[in-house]
Amino acid sequence: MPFKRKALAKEPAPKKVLKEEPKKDLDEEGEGKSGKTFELLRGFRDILPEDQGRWNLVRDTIRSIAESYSFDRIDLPILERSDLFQRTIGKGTDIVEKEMYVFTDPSNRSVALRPEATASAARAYISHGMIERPQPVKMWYLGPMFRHDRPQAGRYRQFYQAGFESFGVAEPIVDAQLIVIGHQIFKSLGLDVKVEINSIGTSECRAAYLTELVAYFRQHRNKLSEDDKRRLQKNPLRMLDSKEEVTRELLQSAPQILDWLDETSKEHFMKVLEFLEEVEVSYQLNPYLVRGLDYYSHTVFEFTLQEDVGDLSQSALGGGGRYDGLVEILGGRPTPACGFALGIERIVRALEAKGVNPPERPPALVFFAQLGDAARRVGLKLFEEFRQAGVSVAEAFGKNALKGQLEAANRMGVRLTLILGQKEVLDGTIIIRDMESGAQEIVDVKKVVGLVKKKLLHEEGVALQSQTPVVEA
RNA sequence: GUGCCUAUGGUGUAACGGUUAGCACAUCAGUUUGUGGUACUGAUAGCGAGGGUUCGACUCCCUCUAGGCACCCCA
Repeated sequence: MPFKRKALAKEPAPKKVLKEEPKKDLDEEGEGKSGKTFELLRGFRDILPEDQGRWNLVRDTIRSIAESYSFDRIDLPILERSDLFQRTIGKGTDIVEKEMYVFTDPSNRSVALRPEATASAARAYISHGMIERPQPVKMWYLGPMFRHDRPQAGRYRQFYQAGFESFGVAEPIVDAQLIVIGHQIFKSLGLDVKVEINSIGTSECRAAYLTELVAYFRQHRNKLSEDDKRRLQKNPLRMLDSKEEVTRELLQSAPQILDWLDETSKEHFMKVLEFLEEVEVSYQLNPYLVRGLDYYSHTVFEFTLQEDVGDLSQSALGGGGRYDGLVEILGGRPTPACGFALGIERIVRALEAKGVNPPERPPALVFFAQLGDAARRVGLKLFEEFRQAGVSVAEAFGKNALKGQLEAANRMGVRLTLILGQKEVLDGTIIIRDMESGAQEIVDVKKVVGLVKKKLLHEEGVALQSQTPVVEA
């Protein structure tokens, strides 16, 4: 299974290369050409079959809730022009400054693997003239994002986000509905999350506030850590969610952003809160909550894991807010908008910690045991008939002995096993074995599908799989 | 990106500066003929990579790679 590199190394002996060695990059050196296997790129991972149950649960839940709130799915490209993100997320942010996968593509364009999708959604809104559609335009997405950060549990370089974006309406009810949707998703997943909320106002009142905040911290500059000194200069709003003990104490008597909101911002925020109370979504005001992306304004919120499940360090499962200026930044007509994103890995992880482990797929209902090639041929046709009848069939083509096949059937926990040997092929029959009782019945192979279906329905009325294709999330 | 911790078959683990690196689970094959769940037998498979110290390294040191924790930051 693991791809052995040895095999590669044995290929045509490398011709004697002229003196100058090829540049020793990581491919040559770091991973070691004599090494045996290819390792995953750091921060990248496989989502294995055994994890798919949880992933499906999360994906399905998100999709069904999105649909029930009449959000439309949008799929956005993974690669975008890199300036899209520089313009929107903010040049000074870490995401853009040091975490973005930026490179020049073969046509000499600077492109980036998307670190998030809100900018793309806004771009799509503009480039497809969605402003001409009935507003709000509500869209959701789910897909991989890329940030070159140092990996940690619940933090990967390729990670999945689901997001909800609502464009075109400035009403506070939009903010509230988005929060409700996020809250609903966690609720139906059985996760206890806390909604933290704050308002960072418009860029104007925020600017005024920041002047004040910076002035305040300047007085205590000597007490600040190096990190915080840097923050104070680079992104003073970030002082609010500093983890430094000293800073947090200083914050107690620091100016509060809520006091600096203009009347409209204040009113907007109050209304959002009122709506939340109306639908009984409990929230927690957090005057220190800010967001890491530059485009936010007014309402900002975050969903954090309530319960202490194990030692889950990454407790923020999602977050978002209003970004009224974003569309304009990208050259569109001024358009209010609001949205949020969820970190799928973190949600899946929280479910895992809670012991939620749904099966990746429903187990097969019947097992097909075959003896000999003639039987295999017949079997291959039977599979299709069973599939059309909505009966899932498993087999173990790797095994020839009946014993081994029954063993496999048993392990899979099927209810019925069909046995087809030389004799049956000649007679046009097939054996149906009930795995529980061991009772066997020889039946006409032409009628087997109908009989099996009847048996399955009869015994406890097993739900046959629906034939509607499962839509990928 | 910074600091710290870790790295043994597919998985979980044991041991030792020097014999064939042990165990469990899993996998595969058998325990006479075309019939499962238990039991028994056997097989496959490992010291993350590279360098150094040493007579000798899986074991000590360094580098790299990967994982984890905290920070930066963020979902």
